[in-house]
Amino acid sequence: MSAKSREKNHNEQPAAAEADENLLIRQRRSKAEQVQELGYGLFPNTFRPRNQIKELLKTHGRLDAARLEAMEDHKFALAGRIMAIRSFGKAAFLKINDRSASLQLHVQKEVLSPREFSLFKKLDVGDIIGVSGPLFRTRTRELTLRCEKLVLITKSFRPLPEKFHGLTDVEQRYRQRYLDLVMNEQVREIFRARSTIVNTIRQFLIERDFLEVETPMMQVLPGGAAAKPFETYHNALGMKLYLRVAPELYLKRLIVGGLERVFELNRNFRNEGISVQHNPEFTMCEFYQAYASYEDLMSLTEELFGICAAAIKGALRFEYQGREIDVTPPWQNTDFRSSLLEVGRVPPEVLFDRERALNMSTELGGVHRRGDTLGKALAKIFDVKVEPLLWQPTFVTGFPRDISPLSRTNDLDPDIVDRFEFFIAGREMGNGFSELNDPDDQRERFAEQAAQREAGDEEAQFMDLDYVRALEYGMPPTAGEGIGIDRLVMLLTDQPSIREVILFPLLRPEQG
RNA sequence: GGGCUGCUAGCUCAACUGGCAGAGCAACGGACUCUUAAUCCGUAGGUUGAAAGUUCGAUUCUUUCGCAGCCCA
Repeated sequence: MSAKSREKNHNEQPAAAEADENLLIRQRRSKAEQVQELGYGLFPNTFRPRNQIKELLKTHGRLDAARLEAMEDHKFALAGRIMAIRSFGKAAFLKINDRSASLQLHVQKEVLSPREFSLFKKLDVGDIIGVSGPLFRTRTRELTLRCEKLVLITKSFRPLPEKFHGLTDVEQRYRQRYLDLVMNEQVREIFRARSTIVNTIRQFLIERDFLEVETPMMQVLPGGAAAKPFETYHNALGMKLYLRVAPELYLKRLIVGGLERVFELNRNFRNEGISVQHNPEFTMCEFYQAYASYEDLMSLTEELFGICAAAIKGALRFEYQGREIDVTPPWQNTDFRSSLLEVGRVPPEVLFDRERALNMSTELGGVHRRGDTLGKALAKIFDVKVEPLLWQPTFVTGFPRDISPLSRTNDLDPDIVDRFEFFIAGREMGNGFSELNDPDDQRERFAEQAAQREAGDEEAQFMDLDYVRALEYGMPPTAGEGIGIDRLVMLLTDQPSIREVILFPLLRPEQG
């Protein structure tokens, strides 16, 4: 089967499901035929807009009626989707959207050729058209383009949602994101902001001499984070592969290789539940800097978040879900254990007593196996009792060694590592640490992880002997960090759910 | 995984305690050359998410299932 016919088959599925098409679609198809009878194509690819609406608003948005009239011979050519038609028989006002903004058009019988006016009469809201003509101001002073030429560029067979309420059904918005984007300017704005944030971060790192790299998303050994991986299969090689849960171990191999400063900004995949904070595929920015410590990255993080906030909000203080956030440095800074005591009000005797900690964690809903460590229990307690209360930007340091198998052991306290996580609006936004570069220590940590995996912990990490071998060649002291991009976008666009900042969040297939 | 809520026309929503399934917008026909959710007159549009049950009768009650949202885990 050729690619074309496969594609066709695929397209036929939804069409077949509605063999007797509804009235609105039949009407549009019949109008389309009438357009063709006038000699127009339905999908010509010849019109080239010379202007963008936003640019016209910028250059002409402040000119008064008289100034515009004096510029009658300045003609503009726009393309866009018809969002509204207010018709008066021999004249009409339309609203069209292009990617930049929306503009009102004025269509008049006496201005267009008879054939073009007949075409206009057969247009529907949702059709994409090309127009050209001068700008003028209506009696209500609205900047409007007088249509001297009009062409249909793309026929729309399906009716758009209602103009006033638009599309609000959450399920349909996610399933048919294209419609959501057509109808909801705020949604378009979120994804523009997302792009700005990603670009800002990329530029920030490149300015600091980080090299952008791409490492495998399909891995033989998934590593770099405590998470259940997705499995897949390579037919020709006959082997199981995993989608990565993190790029970490590959990026540090590049530090061994002498690249010294690297970053990767792309997707990770974790086989876990879905919530307002979790999507199975999500975007991380991980970066690694040789000759730096986790403390250096804490300052870098404050700076980066400030720049992102300025880029989107124009300020370091802004509201998230009705409460103020202030990302002005220096951020609050606390220690893992003291945050449990002071923020989480956890009784002190729990902190060093594995049994008590496991009991408390279980009471809070944690699910534990017999071999689980004190650190693991405390981490669960932290998630429930502390994390939701960390509203203002807060660094937490002093994490237990046994839940940080890739972090450098602290020089003074062997039970903790040189690591921080940071939290804003009650959510973990990122995680960084001084990297463990002692290969023997790393081998030991992997062995502990492997033992936990043996004991049934599906999130424990695999032994990665090549990674240990890389460390044996020598990795300079390095600090690394991962920032959850989706959550950062949520924060800066004031969105309560991660699905609002992911174009196509994962959903079960629609059926029935 | 558990709890709660929702699913009715293309979209946004009604329909009391079980009694003929409705409105607005969109659409179609007509009038209308400065509208802003244009206005006016008229018309059409439904497998009430799916299946089963109770009932003379189910959008409404019950069960199972599907999808989604929120909360908890």
